[in-house]
Amino acid sequence: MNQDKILQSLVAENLVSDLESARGRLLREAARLFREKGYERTTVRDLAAAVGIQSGSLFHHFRTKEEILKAVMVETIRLNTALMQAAMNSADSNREKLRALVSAELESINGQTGEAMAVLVFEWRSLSEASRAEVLELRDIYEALWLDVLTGLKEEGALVADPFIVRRMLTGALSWTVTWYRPERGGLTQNDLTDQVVAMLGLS
Amino acid sequence: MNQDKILQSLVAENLVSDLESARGRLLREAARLFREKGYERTTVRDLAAAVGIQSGSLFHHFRTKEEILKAVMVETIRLNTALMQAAMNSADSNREKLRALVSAELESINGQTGEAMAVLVFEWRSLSEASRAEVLELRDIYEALWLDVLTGLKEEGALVADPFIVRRMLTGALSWTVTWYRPERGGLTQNDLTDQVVAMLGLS
DNA sequence: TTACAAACCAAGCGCTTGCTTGGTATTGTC
DNA sequence: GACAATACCAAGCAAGCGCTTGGTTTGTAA
Repeated sequence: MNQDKILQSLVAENLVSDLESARGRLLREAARLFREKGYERTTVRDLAAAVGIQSGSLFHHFRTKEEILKAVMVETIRLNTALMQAAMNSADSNREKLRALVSAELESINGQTGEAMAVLVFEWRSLSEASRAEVLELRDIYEALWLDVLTGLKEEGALVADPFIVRRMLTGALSWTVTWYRPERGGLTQNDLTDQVVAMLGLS
Repeated sequence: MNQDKILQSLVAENLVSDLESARGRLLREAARLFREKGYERTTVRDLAAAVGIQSGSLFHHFRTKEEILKAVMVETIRLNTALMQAAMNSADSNREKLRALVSAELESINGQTGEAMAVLVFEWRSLSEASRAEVLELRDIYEALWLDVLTGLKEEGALVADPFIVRRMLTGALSWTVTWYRPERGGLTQNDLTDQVVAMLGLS
């Protein structure tokens, strides 16, 4: 199952907005602006201008500005969880699964959903307590994928360190790539980067 | 030269504010609030209340709110650069130096200056273009320390991966610890964590 | 054509924000 | 004890913020 198919099925289930719809376009622009300027520095007037409507008209689609931020985050997690699930299913051994996860997460961070992923990393403090809990719940599903594989590797003896710690180090290292990795310039492909990460863990 | 001595000499040179002074207390409270709520969500009234003065009185010490953020960042980098310098000087081999750097950075992130370091990681987008350039310049000095050691290890053959990439992965992994590592609860000491990081790089 | 909902506009309200102002204590110095 | 300089207060201004309101246009289906 390729990436487009996964996206389409999520759209069909109403778990992710169609990029062609008004809502989808708004969320994409919101992710771009939130990443570029930060959530607080982005005004509802900025958001409206980015999609060519009046600021008041935003509130026909979302009740509050924060709801827009939450939607960006929730839909991004949903999409990436599904993508990771699929990437893992096409791998057999735990080693291969880990490589698939690293590769998929790098793709999430540096590919199409990159801007939204950056928002997820940097803007969670702007969520209300309630929204934060909701997002964290979704993230737990996502994290469980990682821990299953890392725990498996630990049991096989392929991994020495604690799976929880390794995952946390990886979270930091991988999400930080968003601040420096530019695949378009410089010879380092996403595959090379995946290799380096796997090698760093002594699992190549 | 111990940590207190280093701090004292920086204070004497007017590169870092005395924690006892009004300015120093304000910067510490600012770091706490900026980390807790984010720079944008922290108002000058919050800041003033935290040190027990009126909001207008802040502007006797700083010309703008942004200047407070910049001061938090600049002083933190200055202090930590000096601490890292010292930690490195008391190590002989490049392996030991790397361990000293990792240990010192973990201490920066999770010790006294932890709140300010988190601000440095998460709030740089709230700086004006000019301030950002100023902060980046200071950071370059700091980063040069790391690259010297990592390049040395590469030349010795102890490191396979690219020093720049390793440093960037480490930056992400180490600064991310601020979001999860709680030395006070749980058996993992800062030394244990340093061990795990060094081991992860195959340099233990 | 009619009916109705969804999508949007124009205007602006009420509040909070960073910062200014004019004046008053407090402190250090000779 | 005079006298600055420093540190602060009380009050409030102008601008920008998220969001609301009442009304108009657009799309859809009978």
